[in-house]
Amino acid sequence: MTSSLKSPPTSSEVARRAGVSRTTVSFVLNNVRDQGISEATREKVLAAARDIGYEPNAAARTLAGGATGTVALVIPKAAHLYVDVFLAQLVASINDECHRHGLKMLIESSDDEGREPGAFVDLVRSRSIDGLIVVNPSGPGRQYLTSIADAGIPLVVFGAGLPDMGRYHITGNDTSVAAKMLVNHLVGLGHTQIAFVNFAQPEYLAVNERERGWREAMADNGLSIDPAWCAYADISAASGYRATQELLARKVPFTALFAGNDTIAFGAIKALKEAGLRVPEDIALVGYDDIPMAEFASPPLTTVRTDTIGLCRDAMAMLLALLRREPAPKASYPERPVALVVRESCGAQLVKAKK
Amino acid sequence: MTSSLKSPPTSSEVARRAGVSRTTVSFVLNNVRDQGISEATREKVLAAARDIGYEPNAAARTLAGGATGTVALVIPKAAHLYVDVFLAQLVASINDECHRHGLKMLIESSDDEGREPGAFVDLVRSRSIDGLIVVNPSGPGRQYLTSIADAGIPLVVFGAGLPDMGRYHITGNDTSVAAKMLVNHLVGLGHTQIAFVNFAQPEYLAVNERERGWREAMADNGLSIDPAWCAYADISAASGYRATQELLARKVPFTALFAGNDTIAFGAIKALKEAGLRVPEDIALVGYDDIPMAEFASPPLTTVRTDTIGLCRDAMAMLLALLRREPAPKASYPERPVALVVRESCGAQLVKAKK
DNA sequence: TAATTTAGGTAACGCGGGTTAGTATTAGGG
DNA sequence: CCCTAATACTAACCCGCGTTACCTAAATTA
Repeated sequence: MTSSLKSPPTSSEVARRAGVSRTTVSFVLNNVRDQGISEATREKVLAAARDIGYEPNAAARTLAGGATGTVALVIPKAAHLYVDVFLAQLVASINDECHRHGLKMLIESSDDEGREPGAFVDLVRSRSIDGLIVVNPSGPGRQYLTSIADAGIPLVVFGAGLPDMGRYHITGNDTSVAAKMLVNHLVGLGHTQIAFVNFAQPEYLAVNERERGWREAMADNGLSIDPAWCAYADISAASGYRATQELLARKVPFTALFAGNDTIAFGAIKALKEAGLRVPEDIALVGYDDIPMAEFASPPLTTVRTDTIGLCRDAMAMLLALLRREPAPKASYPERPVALVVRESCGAQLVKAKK
Repeated sequence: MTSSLKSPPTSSEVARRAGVSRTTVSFVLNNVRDQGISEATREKVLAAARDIGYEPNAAARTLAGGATGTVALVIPKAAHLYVDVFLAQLVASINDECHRHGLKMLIESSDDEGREPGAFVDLVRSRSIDGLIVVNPSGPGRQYLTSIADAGIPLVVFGAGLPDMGRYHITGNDTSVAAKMLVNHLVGLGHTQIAFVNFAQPEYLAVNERERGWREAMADNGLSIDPAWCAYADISAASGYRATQELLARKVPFTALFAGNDTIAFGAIKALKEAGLRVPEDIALVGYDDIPMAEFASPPLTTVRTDTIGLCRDAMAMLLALLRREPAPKASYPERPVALVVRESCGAQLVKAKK
């Protein structure tokens, strides 16, 4: 190809080389049928375009009434990317999905400090994107979703159980289900005093789901909960460390700990060990997410694995349907299978050995 | 604001409401001076724009000769995001930097399977972006950089020591320096047999830098290297686990292990423990990157911390200069300070205790 | 007073490509 | 042989905005 990146060729140049009009070029390249383009002309145009390495100008194409071919992925904070492995998996998967479908992907954040929370709305207002996926919108950024959804802009909300869920197209698992699995597993191993470290402050809605699972599972098993068994961290290991120390400082005994996510579990392990407690002999521990490192904790973490890629595919399928203006299941909540991954931190091996 | 997201207002509407021409609106909103716009008119226009919530159409603005206000961040593979914490930190930092400077950021990958490697070049050819930052281009995607740089497209390469470095604007630290720090630290603790698990196959150039640091530091200390001390992993913990097992299987004794990055170190710990070796008593271990979890390994990792945010700021500053067509230091290699973080995995405490 | 500046503003073009409403040219039907 | 109907293509408009060239009226200067 003779294409110069400096000043890319235009469709007029293709037309000139092919000896046809620009209109014809457009028809050929966009595969518009019923315009009676002869096979010979078609070939000529394609050859000319190939020869000079023609690539349509994105802005022009967008302006002419087309779409941008771009979607935005809105995450709470960019910094969460390296502390929340689940989020990183999600971003990577959505990115792959976008590319698979020929879409460009912008990254935006809904609640980064020093940035007005509704910054991502400007992407819609400036028509920079065709649609968006918003991940766990919990902070002030949430309020902007309504207007976007009402305007009919393709919008898929990932994960969080919002109070006004009915308004949005939602993808994600009900994490309370998986939380129950974990608690039931611990109860099955004989535990009755199960503490919980949540992965964010209670005002975050996604958080409540997991906590609800814990509470309900305890109740289902006829176990009561001591309020002192619940502590709040953020998603980081450091916060999990602090929260666990806090839990221990309360001197209310417990024999098992449900960490809100695997990263927190790493912090919990450190806090427990420092307190002279062995995992799992003295305290059984379970995490959530099955991040790649979970297997490499000491001891390896018992946790729960979500089909992240599947969920992302669901989200993308929904978004694509909306982009095509096809009917998409409103407020659908396709449940993806969740697998309990039993490793050593819960002490299942110990219990088995005893028997 | 009365703005409808459905069909956003245009500058014509602002003009009509303000009772002026569209030209005047453009002048006011773009702050064009020397066009003799009276303060009164100015206010009228601004008020009208505010009232109807006007936001310029991005495509139109781009087409009219402006820029896209978008840059691409090109990483090797999207999936690396959740396995390479350093990369995640980088993506988050660059994203923040972009937003701070009012730029949108696209994520692309240069070497994802099932995607032709030069896909990111199309972003340039379709004029979808104003410039790009390419992270550690090592695979086949690398060959496309030349044409982009030659065309004068703002391009900053992050990190990798490329063979044709002189052609690009580069940001990053020479990781061989930090690698030497780590090796020297181990030697200082009395080790002479230091093995190394690299974080990618040797054909990846960025890798060689770290390995070179190891080799040179050993030589500097008058120590020879047994070829059996070097194994290759990829960036994941699982691969570090396998590579360490491989190392052990060779039965060539070593007393210390330099893991190419912290994630690998987690895998190494597991492999060593399973082999009945204690860390650091039997094998001293060091990592690289100081990821947030490094502190929560068992034992906590001795590692090296790079000023990632600083590096990202450098990269962004370079890119901004290029975007503004200002002179930027070609092939500059601003060194950011690197800090040795001593924790328990290297056994420094043990050595001290003995004394 | 005529000639020039300056303030204040606008008409009109172009960016590149999608698309509608045509125009020639040939083929088929009566 | 004339008239319709495809066939194969194109002129021209539009998307929304930046920008250049031009215009008018008032203020200043010669």
